[in-house]
Amino acid sequence: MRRASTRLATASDSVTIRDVAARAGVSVATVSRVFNRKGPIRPATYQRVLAVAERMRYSPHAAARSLSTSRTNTIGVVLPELHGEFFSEVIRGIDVTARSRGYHLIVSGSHSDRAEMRAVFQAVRGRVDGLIVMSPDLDASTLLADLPGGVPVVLLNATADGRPAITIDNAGGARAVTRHLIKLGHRRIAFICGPPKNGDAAQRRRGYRAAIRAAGIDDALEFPGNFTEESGYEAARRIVERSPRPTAVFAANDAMAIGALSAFNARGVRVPADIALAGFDDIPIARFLSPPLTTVKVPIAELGRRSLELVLNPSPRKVNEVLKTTLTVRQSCGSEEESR
Amino acid sequence: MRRASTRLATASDSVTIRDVAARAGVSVATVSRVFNRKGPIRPATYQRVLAVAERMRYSPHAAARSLSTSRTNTIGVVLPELHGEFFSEVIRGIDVTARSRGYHLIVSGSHSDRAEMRAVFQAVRGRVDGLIVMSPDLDASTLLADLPGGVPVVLLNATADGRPAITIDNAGGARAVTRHLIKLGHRRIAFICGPPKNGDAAQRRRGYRAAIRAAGIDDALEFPGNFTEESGYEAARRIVERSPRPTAVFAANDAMAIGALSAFNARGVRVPADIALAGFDDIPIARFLSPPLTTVKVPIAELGRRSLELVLNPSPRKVNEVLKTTLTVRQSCGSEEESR
DNA sequence: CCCGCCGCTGTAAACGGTTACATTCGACCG
DNA sequence: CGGTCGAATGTAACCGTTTACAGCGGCGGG
Repeated sequence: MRRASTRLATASDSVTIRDVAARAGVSVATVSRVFNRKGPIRPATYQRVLAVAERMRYSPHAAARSLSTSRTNTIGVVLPELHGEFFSEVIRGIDVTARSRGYHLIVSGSHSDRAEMRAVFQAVRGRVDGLIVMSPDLDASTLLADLPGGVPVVLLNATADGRPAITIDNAGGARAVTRHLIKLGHRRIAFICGPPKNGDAAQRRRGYRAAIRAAGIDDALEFPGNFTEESGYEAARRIVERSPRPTAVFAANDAMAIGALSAFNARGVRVPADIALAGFDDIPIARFLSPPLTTVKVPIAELGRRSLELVLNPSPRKVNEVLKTTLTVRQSCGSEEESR
Repeated sequence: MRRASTRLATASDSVTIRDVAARAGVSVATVSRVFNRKGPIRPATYQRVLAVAERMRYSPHAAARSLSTSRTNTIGVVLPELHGEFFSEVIRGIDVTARSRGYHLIVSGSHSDRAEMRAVFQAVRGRVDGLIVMSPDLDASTLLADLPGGVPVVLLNATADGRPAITIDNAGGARAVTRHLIKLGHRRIAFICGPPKNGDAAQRRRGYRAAIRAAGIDDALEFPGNFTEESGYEAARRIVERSPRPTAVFAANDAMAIGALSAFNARGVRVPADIALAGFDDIPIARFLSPPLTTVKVPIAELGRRSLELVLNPSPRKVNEVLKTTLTVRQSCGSEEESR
């Protein structure tokens, strides 16, 4: 169809398994077996085929292979967006394990609305062997209906009925930070929220509230935010104006903490001398901020690694794995003596 | 092979174009035409096929389609690594345009050595329609030999013989920053280098040196670095110890500038009061640092966008497109009066 | 000496689409 | 009213693999 019926090497045309077989004086089956290390092959034949293939610069056609084996050796990663260090780290975690397992990664971000997600799920058949889906903003179970059956799916930071999922201990981490601030003597602790419909954000707020209440502090000081630096900046602006001014701020993620830090500095409010600041995620640059940011370490790369492993061999056992978070104390909250 | 010869819908088995055709009472050709909007189809038929396909939850098998059309609607992105905001932004730029063009993205990072690259290039046949390669550390022309012919390739931040490439004006940007520092009165301007074999890094150093020399300053103060925050931190540590101490520091990228800023703060060296600091890239958080970082804006997302477009319709015309960089002055270098 | 078996290799049928070419069927025109 | 033409659809070859099954020597055992 695309090639003249007389099989003359059309120079630029790509070389197929048939070309290699002909040149090596064997059948296509033998060449296939050599490349897949299947079945018994006489060493001499093996070497010859390999040599010929090398010389002809043959490499197997992935799509043809997929069609025949119904395996693609690639897995799909769909994220709500690709912006920021958090997602960058997630992808990296998945990527390194994928490579070590011989898998490829097809990523796609910016899936805020349902229609987009649907389009993506339509395109998976014959393209990926499994899916890692991170969609904290949406009700996870509603979108599951859209994807074709038989595709293993692992949810990241979201749960849904029977689907395997990997989540992080958001509430526990948030409680730990808040308790840390309380232990330092703070009573007026502001919280910068994440996006309203974001599951992670909601759990972190839950942890914050629980710790606040357990300490007998009645009013939670919550400020809206949406996980971006800008929103953190804006929230901090409003926090400093508030009177009595909060003595500590806990941002629901590091990006917002960075924004807040920027706002504080711009207004001459010193951290931690004038106000304590904490974040969540422990993205790589957190320790390079000035002052280094006290935050909650979530094993981001590990998150990626585990999800890849789970999607490759879906275990019928534990369907929900929750990763521990750990409080990482640096200098942005000061120490006990210097807090009031 | 995988399915009993009697075509009985095995429930969980995926539905093929043949199943849809049978159910709709048409031939596979018609179904195919409906899905591809090819050829004349009677409206009634069109609707019926679509309805049946919808009801049966049919979606075309990507691999089969690729095999037949020899197009995958996927393009590959290979990066040296995935760490940090810079790469994150590049991917994002490519991703958004890819989606709008109906293309998928298969990414892979961590390709420092040649063998890894080779393995990747082996795997492209039948998997992608084109390749966007960013490999500043390696001699680009040497690795081109490895990939199969016929695959369009666009190089990012690297050039090689006849290959189309998109690069940024590194030298120009570096010259602009350095001149800016000189104009502010600085004479002892330190430069934190990038990785030794990195092309971008080399060009930035060239720009720095040119500006220094043009101003009649004879000795360039260069400190090693490798584009990581850590290396910037380390370099800054050595810079403050040097006497006479430099009055300004130009880091070859923002990540190192962040590291340097951290080191300065840890030692009580104030920026910009005690020392001026500038970076390169203008990654998103640069403006949220304290103080906001003066840097060189490179249109990262644009870089991704253009490369995607170029790989989709390779123009035989201009093979090397160089993107302008612009000096972005913030507060990390102070203003004229307060510098000495 | 014959037979069965085993190690190696070849033949050909899938996999699930696309599309060149053939076919059918009205409508329309001379 | 027969022929032509175009629109709508069907048939089947083909894309490049994998793999079940068949074939074919040679060898050892009975």
